Amino acid sequence: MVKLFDGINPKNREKLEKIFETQTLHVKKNSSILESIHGSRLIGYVVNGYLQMIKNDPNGTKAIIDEILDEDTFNLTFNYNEYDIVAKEPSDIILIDYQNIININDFNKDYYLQFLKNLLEITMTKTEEKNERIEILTKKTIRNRLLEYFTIMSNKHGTKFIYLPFNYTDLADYLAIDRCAMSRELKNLKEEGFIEIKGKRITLLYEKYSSSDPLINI
Amino acid sequence: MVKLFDGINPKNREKLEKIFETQTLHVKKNSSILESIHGSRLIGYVVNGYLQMIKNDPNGTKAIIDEILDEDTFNLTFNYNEYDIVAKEPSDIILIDYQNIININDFNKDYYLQFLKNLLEITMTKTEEKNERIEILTKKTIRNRLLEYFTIMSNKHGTKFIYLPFNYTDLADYLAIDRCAMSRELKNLKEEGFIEIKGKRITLLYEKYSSSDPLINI
DNA sequence: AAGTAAATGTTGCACTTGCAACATTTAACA
DNA sequence: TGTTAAATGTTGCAAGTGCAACATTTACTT
Repeated sequence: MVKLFDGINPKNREKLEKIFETQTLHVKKNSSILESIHGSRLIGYVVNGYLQMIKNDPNGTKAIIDEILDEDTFNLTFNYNEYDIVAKEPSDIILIDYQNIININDFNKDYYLQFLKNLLEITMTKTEEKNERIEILTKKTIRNRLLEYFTIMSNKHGTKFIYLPFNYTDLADYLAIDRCAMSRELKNLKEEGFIEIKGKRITLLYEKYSSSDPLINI
Repeated sequence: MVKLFDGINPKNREKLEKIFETQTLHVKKNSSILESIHGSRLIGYVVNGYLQMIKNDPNGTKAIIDEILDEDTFNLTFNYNEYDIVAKEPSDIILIDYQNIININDFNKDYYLQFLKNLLEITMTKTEEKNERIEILTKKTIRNRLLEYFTIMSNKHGTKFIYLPFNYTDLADYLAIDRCAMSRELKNLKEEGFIEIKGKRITLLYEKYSSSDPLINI
C-alpha cells in the first residue's frame, strides 16, 4: 500500500511541506477536526491514530462514510455536503490545502512529481475500496452483507481468518444495519456452522459463497 | 467539472496518447468491454456514450457500482473483485494502462503534469461522489434513500427540479431497492404532497429535509 | 479494587420491504 | 403501422429487520 510520502527522502519531504504550507493537528480522542480547519478542499494525512469520516443524522443515526487508519490519506471538500472527521483514537494529522498542491506549476522537482503520483495512486485505491463498500451496501439482507464483507476481507488477505478492524457496534454502522439484528444474524450463522467467532477473529467455514446458491460447507 | 485532457491542446494530447499507448474501443449497446481489454489497472475515458460498472450476482441481482457518462473517466483494477463494464448506449472509449502513465519518470513536459493533475482532480471528485452514494445506501428506509438522493441532486444543481439521469428501473438499482417497492413509495410521497412527478422530472415541494423530523411542506 | 461507562447479547413485536404475479403503458424496430 | 420488447404501475403476502427494552459482560477511570 502506497503512502503519501513514499519515495521521498526526509529532507525533500520537509521542503514539500514548507511549500504546501501544511498544518499539523493533534486531535484528542472523540473530538472533531472540523472547527480547527479552513480551506475548501483539504488533503489529510494521518501520521498516527484512527479517524472516521461520519455523517450525523439529526435522528442520531451515525453513518460511517470512511475510516482512516495510520499513515492513510483522506480528502475533504466543503460544499453542500457536510461530513465530520472524528478521531476515534488520539491522532496526529497533517493537513494540506489542495490548491497549494495544484497551483505549483513550474516546480519540476522529481519529488514533487513523486508526491503527485503517490496521491493519485492512493486516491485510486480509495475509489476501489469505496466500490467494495458500495457493493456490500447493495446487498439487501443482513446475511448477505455480512457474507459479502467476510468474503472481501478473506480474499483481500488470502486467508479464511478475519480480524475485524473495529468493534461490532462500528461494524454494524459500517454495514449500515441494526446492531441487534446483526448480532442475531451472526448467531444464526454460527449455529448453522458457517462461521466461528472468537472475539474479533472470525473464521470462515464455507468454501465458496454466492448470495443465491446455498452455502457450501466444508 | 474537469475532464481528462483539459488544458492540453490537440497536438500535445496526440503525443500523450502515443506515449501512453492508448487503445480505442467502440462498444455496442448492451455489450461488455471485459473481453476486449488486458492489463492490471486501466484508466478509461468515455469519449461519448454511457457505461455502467456493474457487479452481477448469480441470483440475477445487478448491482450498479458506478455509472460513467460522456467525457467521464473511470478506473478499473483486476484483482479478487470482478466488475464488469457494460455500455448502456453505444460508446467510444479510450483505454490507458495505468502503468504507462506512472512509469514515465523524466518526461517533464508541462502537459504531462497537467494530465496528472486532471486525473487526480477527477479521481478525487469521484471519491466524493462515492461518498454521497455511500451516504444514500446507509439510509435504512426506501423513503429516506429517495429523499436523500433528491436532496443531494437538488443541492448539487441548486434547484428544486430534478431530472433523473436514468430510468426508474435503474434508479431502483442505483438506490439498491426493489423497483416495485420504490414505485409504491414514490406514490406515497406524491399523495402526501412532498413531490411532484412528470416523467423523469421530479419537483421537490418540501423546504428542508431531515430523516428524523417530519417533512416540512411549503 | 470499586465504580462507571461502553460494548455486547437477547428477544418480542410492529412495520417495512422484497418478491411474485399480473396489468398497462411506452419505446423499439422490422 | 403493426408487433414485440422493455419499462412502469399495482397489490397481497411472507419474511426480514429495525426498534425498544433489558440483561450481561467487558473496558475504562480514579
